[in-house]
Amino acid sequence: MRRMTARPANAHQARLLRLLRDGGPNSRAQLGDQVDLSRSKLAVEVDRLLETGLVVADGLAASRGGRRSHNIRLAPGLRFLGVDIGATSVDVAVTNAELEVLGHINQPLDVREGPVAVFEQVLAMAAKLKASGLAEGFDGAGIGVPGPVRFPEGVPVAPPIMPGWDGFPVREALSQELGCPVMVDNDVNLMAMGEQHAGVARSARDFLCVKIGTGIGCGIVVGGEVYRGTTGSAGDIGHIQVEPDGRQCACGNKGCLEAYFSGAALARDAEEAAREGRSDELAALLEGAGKLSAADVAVAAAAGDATALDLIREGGNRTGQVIASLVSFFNPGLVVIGGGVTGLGHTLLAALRTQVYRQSLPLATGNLPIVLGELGPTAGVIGAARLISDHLFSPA
Amino acid sequence: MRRMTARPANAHQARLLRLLRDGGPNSRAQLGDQVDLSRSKLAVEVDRLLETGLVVADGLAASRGGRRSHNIRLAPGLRFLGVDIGATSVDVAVTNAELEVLGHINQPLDVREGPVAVFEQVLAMAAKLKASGLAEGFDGAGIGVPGPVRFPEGVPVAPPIMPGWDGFPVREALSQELGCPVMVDNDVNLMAMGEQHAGVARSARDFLCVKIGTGIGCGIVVGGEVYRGTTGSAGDIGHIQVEPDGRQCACGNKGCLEAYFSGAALARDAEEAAREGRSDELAALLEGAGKLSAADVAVAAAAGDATALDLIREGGNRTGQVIASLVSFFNPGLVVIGGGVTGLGHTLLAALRTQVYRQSLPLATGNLPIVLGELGPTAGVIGAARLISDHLFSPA
DNA sequence: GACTCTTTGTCCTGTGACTGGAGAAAGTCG
DNA sequence: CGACTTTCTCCAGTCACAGGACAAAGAGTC
Repeated sequence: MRRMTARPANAHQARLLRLLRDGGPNSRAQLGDQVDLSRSKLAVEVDRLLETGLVVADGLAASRGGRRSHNIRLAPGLRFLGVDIGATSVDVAVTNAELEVLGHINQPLDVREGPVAVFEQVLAMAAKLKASGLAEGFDGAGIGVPGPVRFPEGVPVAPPIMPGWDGFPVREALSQELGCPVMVDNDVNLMAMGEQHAGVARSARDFLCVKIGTGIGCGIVVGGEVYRGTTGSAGDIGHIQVEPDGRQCACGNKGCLEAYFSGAALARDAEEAAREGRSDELAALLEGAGKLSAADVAVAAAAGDATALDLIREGGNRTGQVIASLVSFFNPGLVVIGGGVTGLGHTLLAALRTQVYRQSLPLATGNLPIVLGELGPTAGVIGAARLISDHLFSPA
Repeated sequence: MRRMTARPANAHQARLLRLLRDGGPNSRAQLGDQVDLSRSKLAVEVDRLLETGLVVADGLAASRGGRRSHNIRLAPGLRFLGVDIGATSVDVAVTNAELEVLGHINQPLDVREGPVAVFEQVLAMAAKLKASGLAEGFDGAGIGVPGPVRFPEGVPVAPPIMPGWDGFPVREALSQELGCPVMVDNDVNLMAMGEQHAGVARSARDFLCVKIGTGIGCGIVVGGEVYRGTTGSAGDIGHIQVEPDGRQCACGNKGCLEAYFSGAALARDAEEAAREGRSDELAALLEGAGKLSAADVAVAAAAGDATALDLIREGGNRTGQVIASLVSFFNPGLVVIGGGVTGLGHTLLAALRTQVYRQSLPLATGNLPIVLGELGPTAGVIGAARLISDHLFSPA
């Protein structure tokens, strides 16, 4: 199949494509209700879109008491590739034009091996998805990386946990390899976009999306648009200082939030507690696996282990203090918690909420939901697909 | 003179009005270079604006080698009223349509006396400016208040330092009294708009404006637009906790930034130091006046008083920690420091910079200027005039 | 089955927005 | 005084768009 070549010729067409993406198949009449255009003008633009092949008219809908309508939908063969590169694993998924996940693979990975090795793996995963018959090719790809990105160029800049990636032209290189348009963004921003598109943040305009995985980051959405900051490092809250002259952090500073709470810090603290004999539960888990992860702490906590619960509560308190500051500053309408440690579930959430509701002003917290993301690991890949579709579904 | 009755009929006219406001008088040809319109269309819109009386053509500019151009400018009789209500004083100014301050009055005030008493005073000040011949009437007024505002309605909500104002319909009441359109906003947001219009932030798109006066607040500008948050309390950083279980704050919580550094806290600490005999300089000032203010600390510091310098440094360090967090989170392109305590000058700035540059990631601080505002007390009133002119110079 | 009513989609014409060229007006410069 | 520039105006042609008329295709009613 020939890949998507055309782009919307004007803002009307872009609008229509996004409506079809977000609302599924629609008749011309239904589309007309959602855009501020006359039926005639709308028909013209729909016809032009049909000519380009971006949308198709297939079949007739059931009558609602009158003439049956044509189903207008995005071309069913369109495929987007969503890639979410984490510090220790990578998610690759294929979606259709409506951003529904058709296939999804997760594999372990060490991002420090550098872009060449990582992309080899990612391309192999993409090829696997293609081979399974889910896609004959990709019309676009969105890539998430765990660090700041100069967004317009799609190039990571000074990423602390992936030093070999600094300045690597991710967008250009992958665009060449995949033979389709590519957009690159911070993984946290993609999670925010994913939850906004298909998750808990569907109706939110100004919200924060805190991702606690190997590190901690925060996606910022202002007026429905991701805010990336002047140099692309906005939301980098992992290195906010929570303890003057505190624990040494990998970034070189002392007392960073990430040094106290994150997947990595939690695993380290749990191992220490196990070795020091403060928790039989954790010691048993350590015995079995040789090392511990945040998931092990979740298991121990679920079994009622007091030490594990304490670790979670303490980390949640620290993180909650930072979030409380951000809530005072940013006054969001919603805070979404996501990332690997969401397995810690209600214990974590309770600690976060306590801190935020206690420390921020009532006006800012009065009607502020703090909730877990509902998409889990698919948030990132859906966000990635959304990123590239937003790009492709806008006037050239 | 009849007041401004017309409003721009479309986006083109609004654009032209703002160009004339920000760039001063212009010929049709110069305007044509700045908007994406043909000369013919431009001429039509300019003619329509001339008909409404919003702009006038007065005189011919010097020739630049050809036919002399007509000077198109905003109607010279247009007058905006800018009001900046602080906790302990109020600024009222008149500007022309280009937002140049024609007259400016400052008076002490206690905002806790409530809206009725305050507006009586403000209206008297406005009348005084009118009586001095600067204005025959006002075409619009912008009002800044020291607390959160539900922006669309122009109503303060749950303002901690001015409880009597909660829910008072400021916009409606003043619009009635003044007989012109009124817009209301937080005083910190107005300062940010002022510095953006005519001060250090002229070319900044994403920046923070930290105002340290009786309290501490922060104006947030995203993409050139003020961000107000979900309930209008964005930027309320005075009650971020900087010390767990720390000093009691007026808001009811403990350890808030404002409890450690602000005009009020600084005055209190200085008085304490004077009474405890830790500073002869401050003791002498206290002797003379019976009480101390932030300005007294500035005087003592300028005279080399070690205790005063320490107070400033310590407060600057605390505030710098918070700003460092915000810089990591928001990644601004500029941080402006303003408000009453800017008299503390370089000592304060040095403390702030040290903290921010040490604690935030290099990517976020690499090219980040942290500077004092250059407009001083006029920032607020210029911002207020800008607020209402933005409103009036937009399509109805 | 004839009739009316509803819904959907197409066609056509009139209007207003806009562009770009021609040219007039008003100046400078050699 | 002519050549050239810059500014501004006028005009005709093009394009976007709205809205009405109408055709197509169905449901419901008697």
